[in-house]
Amino acid sequence: MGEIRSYHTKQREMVLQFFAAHPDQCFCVKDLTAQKSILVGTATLYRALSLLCREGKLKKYTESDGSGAFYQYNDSEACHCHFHLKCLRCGQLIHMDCGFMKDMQEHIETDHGFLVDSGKSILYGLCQKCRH
Amino acid sequence: MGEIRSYHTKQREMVLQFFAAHPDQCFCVKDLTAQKSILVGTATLYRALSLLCREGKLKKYTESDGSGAFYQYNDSEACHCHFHLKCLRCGQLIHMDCGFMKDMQEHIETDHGFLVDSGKSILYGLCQKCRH
DNA sequence: CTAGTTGCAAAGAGTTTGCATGGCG
DNA sequence: CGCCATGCAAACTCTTTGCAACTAG
Repeated sequence: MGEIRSYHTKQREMVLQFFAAHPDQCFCVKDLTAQKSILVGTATLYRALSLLCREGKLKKYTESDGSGAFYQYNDSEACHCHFHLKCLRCGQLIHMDCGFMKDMQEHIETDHGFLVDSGKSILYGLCQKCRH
Repeated sequence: MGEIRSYHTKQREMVLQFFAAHPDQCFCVKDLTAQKSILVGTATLYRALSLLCREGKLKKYTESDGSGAFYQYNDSEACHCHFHLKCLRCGQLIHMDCGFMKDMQEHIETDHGFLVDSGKSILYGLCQKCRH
């Protein structure tokens, strides 16, 4: 892990605090600038998000249609070895920590020679609530 | 499937022909405009890509970092029920038609209540060649 | 004091849209 | 002939960058 030289600033603190307070939700930049608890210029916000992602404190996702990125708090180190399901309708992100997926990863590696990066792969579909 | 009213134009023909001639490759808009065999204005190109995707003749992907979309010929109807692996290094797209994935889909549906859309989900990672 | 940080505004990349002209059927 | 498509330019969205002032350590 390469060390990142950086100061501790109140702007980045505000951003991280907000994410920590909503660990189960994803936010796009627009959501964040609309927050009254985040008083940070847009450029600084982008720089903070980028830094926090590199530090592993946040996780960045991209919408399936490619229209913009969204970010979420990444508290567990376990996130490195689990998959994410994202509902196409309500946007909910589900963390799936399940042995079956480990098996799948192994299967793909041994039978198809492909090393799946679970942190960069998201399965899209419909959650329980939105299936009607 | 809703019918799409549209004329048969030589511009769309050029675009589709090009994709059909390179069924195993992905192209971004920049790639396409650089092709001498595709003489189409940028706006028309976007409109053609959008239409061809809606018709199911092309498939749209988005880079894992969210920086732009890419498109690929979608010849098999079977694509509706198989998964895609995309190499983060060389960009190769692998179609994975495998019973294991069907099982996975079923497992996620029954045990996690989530209906995975295989057409919209891509697993990212490293292919055999790029794992070194 | 020094090096990293901020905010603003400007610049970029990718994509969409308005509109007059042109082409398919 | 009617309706859809094209091409251009302008508009838009999202994100990055240059720069002078500022601040953490």
